Amino acid sequence: MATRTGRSQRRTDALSRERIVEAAVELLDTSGESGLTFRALTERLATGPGAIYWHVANKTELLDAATDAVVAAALAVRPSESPGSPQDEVRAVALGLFEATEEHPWLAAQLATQLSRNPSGTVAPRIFESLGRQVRALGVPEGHWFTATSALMHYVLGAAGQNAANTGSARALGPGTGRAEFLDAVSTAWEGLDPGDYPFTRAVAGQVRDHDDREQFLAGIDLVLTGITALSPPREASPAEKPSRRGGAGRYPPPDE
Amino acid sequence: MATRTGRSQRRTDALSRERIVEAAVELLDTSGESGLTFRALTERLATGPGAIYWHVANKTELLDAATDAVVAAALAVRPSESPGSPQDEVRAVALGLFEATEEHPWLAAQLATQLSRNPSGTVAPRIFESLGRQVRALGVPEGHWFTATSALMHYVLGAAGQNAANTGSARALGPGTGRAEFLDAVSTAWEGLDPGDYPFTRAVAGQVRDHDDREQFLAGIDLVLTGITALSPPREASPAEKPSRRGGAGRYPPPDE
DNA sequence: GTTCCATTGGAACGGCGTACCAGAGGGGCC
DNA sequence: GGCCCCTCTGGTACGCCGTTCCAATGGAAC
Repeated sequence: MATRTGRSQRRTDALSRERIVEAAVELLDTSGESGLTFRALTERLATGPGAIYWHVANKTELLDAATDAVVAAALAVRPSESPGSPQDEVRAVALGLFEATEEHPWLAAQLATQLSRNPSGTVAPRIFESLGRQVRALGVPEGHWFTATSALMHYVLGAAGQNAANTGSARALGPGTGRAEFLDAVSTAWEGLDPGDYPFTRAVAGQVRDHDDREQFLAGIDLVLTGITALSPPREASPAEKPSRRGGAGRYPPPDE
Repeated sequence: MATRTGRSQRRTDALSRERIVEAAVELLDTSGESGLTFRALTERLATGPGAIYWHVANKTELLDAATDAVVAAALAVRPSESPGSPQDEVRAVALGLFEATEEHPWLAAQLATQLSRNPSGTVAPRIFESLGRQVRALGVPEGHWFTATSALMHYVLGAAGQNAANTGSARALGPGTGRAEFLDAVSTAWEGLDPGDYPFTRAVAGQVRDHDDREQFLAGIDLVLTGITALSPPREASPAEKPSRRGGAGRYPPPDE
């Protein structure tokens, strides 16, 4: 592998797997998933396909590397010393992924695809480990570690995916006010559903219009955390504080744009 | 199947959008996501691309239609008269989707992609409605309906996606015993992770080897249900039974292959 | 100075989704 | 019954994609 840390070769700006992945992420961010082509990549890097294929096996590996890089960055932002409760730590990790899918709308679908292609890759254990440590810190019995952490991870991935969906669609409507317009459109669409087939969905259509994504995401996290902490004490009420909505998370005020 | 219609000009077996979608689902099931091409479709239906494009706008719409058809079928299997508790109903709906992603390994990634492309399509409200009715039946205050149902849906989608991942990879190893071998491979891979970076993941590697997918999925559902039912009674213990693991769900024995 | 080889970039290939089109059939009108 | 028109068909062609192959480059080793 090109671990050769040599200096400038032919090009002054050495081509490296790292630079290629970085360019791929930028391309994905600006042009969407279909915007990442080897031709666009060769143009941006001012090179040819052969040079890229020297560092990367194929497009699948390139997508996996881009996904892994973004996830790793999202999980690495943990502030070095923030001795919050395990619940707060879970919220921080989850919010990191949540925000990553907001910044990179292609991430959610890519995560699903990558997990289904190669579940033993690096990205799943990375997330699993970050969440699992906090589950352990919550005092969950060891026999439930796997189940509890999996449930948490599944919720986070599902919710992040949904949010990426909304964010992407809102962006399509235009920046700035796009999000409000998008929620209004969804709300209106739901209100227009068949009353016989979709009574419940119609009933909550109004709640869609003015909910806050982060708050809703964190509320879901707290639902799962409530279920997980209920696993801890076989008897006697839990001494650990029960998760309260937005508890101690003043660090993440909703972006009141 | 492609009835060998000699060189008949006008076909007797009418081509319809329904037949095309059906063929697309079969193609996806047998050959995976990359197996669905218009060329393969024209061959299987013994026709040309133009005929298909007359009924379907493009490949994206075809994929959406296939996804929608499969999800609709999965949600339609509700036994007409099964007056179980709301918890049991939630489990039944969730298991329907879970099993659909097992039978159609391409479904999970496709759901994520479709939701991110067009969140106001038919598939999201369909799932949302099925789950939401049970949330309402649980006695959740109306102000929490949207949050609770969303959390449930996100967990189900995330977990189903993960399971499809595992199922797909297990199938690649071969039918029958493939699943046990796959779990063993993942478990071994996790045990081989860096002890400094992945202490938790290594610690639960053993639990991976012999867990049951459905049981784990239902346990996660129950975690979320516990959190949701905790929303119901501002005071006084819930009169409804608290969700117990596998409570009353003897209908779904683990497939002890 | 010569050799070597890791690296580069361009040309070419097969397959994909899709646009386009010449016609075939059958139902509605006379 | 004859005609026409409009729905529907299946073939051909195009442009872009991922990928392969290969001649050429130029610093490093001797």
